[in-house]
Amino acid sequence: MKSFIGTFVNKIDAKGRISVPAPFRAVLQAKNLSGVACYPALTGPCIEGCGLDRIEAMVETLPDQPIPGLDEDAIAHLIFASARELPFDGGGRIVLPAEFLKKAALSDHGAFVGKGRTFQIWNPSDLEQAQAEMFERAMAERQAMIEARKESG
Amino acid sequence: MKSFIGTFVNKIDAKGRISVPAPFRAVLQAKNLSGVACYPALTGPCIEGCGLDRIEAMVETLPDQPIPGLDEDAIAHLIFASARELPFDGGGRIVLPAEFLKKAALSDHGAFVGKGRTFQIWNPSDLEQAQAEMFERAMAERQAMIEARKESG
DNA sequence: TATAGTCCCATTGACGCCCATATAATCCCA
DNA sequence: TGGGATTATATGGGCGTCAATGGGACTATA
Repeated sequence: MKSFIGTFVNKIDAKGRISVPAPFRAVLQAKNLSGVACYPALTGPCIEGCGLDRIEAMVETLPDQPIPGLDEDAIAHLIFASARELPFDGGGRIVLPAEFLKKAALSDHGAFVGKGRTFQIWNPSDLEQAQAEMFERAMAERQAMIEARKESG
Repeated sequence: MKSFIGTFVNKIDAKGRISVPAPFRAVLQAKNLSGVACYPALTGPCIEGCGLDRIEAMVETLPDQPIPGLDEDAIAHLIFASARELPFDGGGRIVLPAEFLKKAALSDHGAFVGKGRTFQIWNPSDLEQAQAEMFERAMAERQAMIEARKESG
């Protein structure tokens, strides 16, 4: 199973269109999908994307009671509500709806970031900053681990 | 199987008509349905909708003879009693009956919210508020999950 | 005849589809 | 190995179609 790997920065044109990186398209084409499903990430100022199959799989996991739930899975419902199916145009682009542009503070460029089974779309400068912070945190954790080992060992 | 995904806000005109979003119509057309089945949601101030096929599936699950005192049965009958079949007009619109307008506090605009196998129709501002609450709940759940993992791990 | 419901047609504005170009990557053959 | 040819990708722009919406005509019912 191919997965979403790497970071690619592409341009957003006046119509809100952006090319999905060819390697990402290849992942989706392998599943016979001709578009992506996107939704605002719950964890940061970015858009999360995946194949529509992944969303359908989420639907399957919901109880099939004809009697209206009990909204037991708030996250799933939030995702359904805020997700959009974005089909490719002839050139492999998608159109980012206004809500998404706003949510991720996207204007002229968007960075596609592979996350394995999913990917994210970031404002390139926000991404850089977020990654710097992640690096700091990782280094701090590593340092803490070394200290802990020193004590116990 | 396609499912109802995304949120779309459309206008309600003086005749109580509202366009069903094209993506939702596509889901129904795939089942050869030319209308929707709607009923007041039991869980909130909104209208719930689905294909007529789903209502028929509900009928199948009901026992021939209502079992006195069984909640499920009472709920199902409530839904049947208040459900309406709303056919599309030539432009893909439905007419919202007065009871539904009242139940969901609908006036000038209605928000169609995809829920996977079903969808809901909300007053847009009520929806925003309900989603904010749902978001809070989702974040709390998520936090609880993280804590639990920390302990066990 | 009034009122409500249904059907049909018109408008407009957005979106999908298509084609065109440029840059980059790959391949092929000398 | 180098140069040219071919393909693929990323991007720009135009045009036609369809979706969303407004409004009028027709029918049925009381």
